[in-house]
Amino acid sequence: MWEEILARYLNEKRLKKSAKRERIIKFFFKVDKHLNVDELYEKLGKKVSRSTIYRTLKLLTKCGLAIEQKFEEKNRRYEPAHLSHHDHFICLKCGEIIEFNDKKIENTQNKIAQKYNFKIVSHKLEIYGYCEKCQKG
Amino acid sequence: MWEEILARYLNEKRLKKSAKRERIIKFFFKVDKHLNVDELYEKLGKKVSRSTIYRTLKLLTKCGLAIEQKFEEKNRRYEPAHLSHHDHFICLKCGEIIEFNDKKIENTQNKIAQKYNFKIVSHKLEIYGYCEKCQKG
DNA sequence: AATGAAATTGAAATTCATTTTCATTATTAT
DNA sequence: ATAATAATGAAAATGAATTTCAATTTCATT
Ligand SMILES: [Mn+2]
Ligand SMILES: [Mn+2]
Ligand SMILES: [Zn+2]
Ligand SMILES: [Zn+2]
Repeated sequence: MWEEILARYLNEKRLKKSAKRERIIKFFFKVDKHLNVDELYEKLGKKVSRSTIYRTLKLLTKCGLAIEQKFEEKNRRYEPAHLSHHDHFICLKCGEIIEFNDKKIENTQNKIAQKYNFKIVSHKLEIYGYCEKCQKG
Repeated sequence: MWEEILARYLNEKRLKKSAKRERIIKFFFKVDKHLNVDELYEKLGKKVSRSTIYRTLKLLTKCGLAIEQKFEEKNRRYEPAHLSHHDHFICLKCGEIIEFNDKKIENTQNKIAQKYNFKIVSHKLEIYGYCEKCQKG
């Protein structure tokens, strides 16, 4: 539960609660997508400054509740980290991001790593192309 | 051969030859690694401005001779495109970049894409961790 | 070789996302 | 209520990449 993790983190770091921050975070978890700062800014009715959004997302990342994604765009996206590991399809037309997780790929990665004596810490697989809708349209 | 491709491109676009550009490009292909603008600037003895290096790498990318890579760093890297498709191991300690290509991974990607009715255009697999040397050190 | 149109260059200016600063406001422990 | 400290937003700063522009170079045509 993100509420507890957040509460613990704030307490630990002697940070204070604030309405703005809560609004951002609640919304972020409700929407539960890959969002960038501007999208949050717009969807929150421009009631919270970008600075605060940036700061809040950094904070969530630090306490492990969000993951920074850098797809092939100018700006970052963030996604809630409550989901298990997965990789992404990214539609080049509509920008939709589809998540998937495949055991075989993960296993194969581990095998190759072994072959190269490479110790894996993390990985990132992004597949760019066209989603079902956009192939038709 | 990159020389011909480049020559054809310059001719086609009515661009002129220049010593600076040639120096950059020759060096780029000689080194044959994943370089960023600053590394090129330094290794070329600061004899060519960063602007020109940026422009030259853009040009190479446009004519298909270089590939822009955006690993998890602040700045871009470029690599010669004469190699066939491959993915990367990236060492978190020494920064070494190891290339690999695995049929099984590529096949599996295609299968998953089919399952999601996703039409693949390109993909990017980056595996972060520690290279053989850095595990020991 | 000389000319001139067009491309190239480097330095400085600009852009754009993100971070930082700082003065003001809000929160919290006492 | 007070004091200490965190949170906030606006503006400034940062940094990579791009663009601008005046000066230089290239090259086709004389
Ligand atoms: Mn995701
Ligand atoms: Mn490579
Ligand atoms: Zn789409
Ligand atoms: Zn290493």
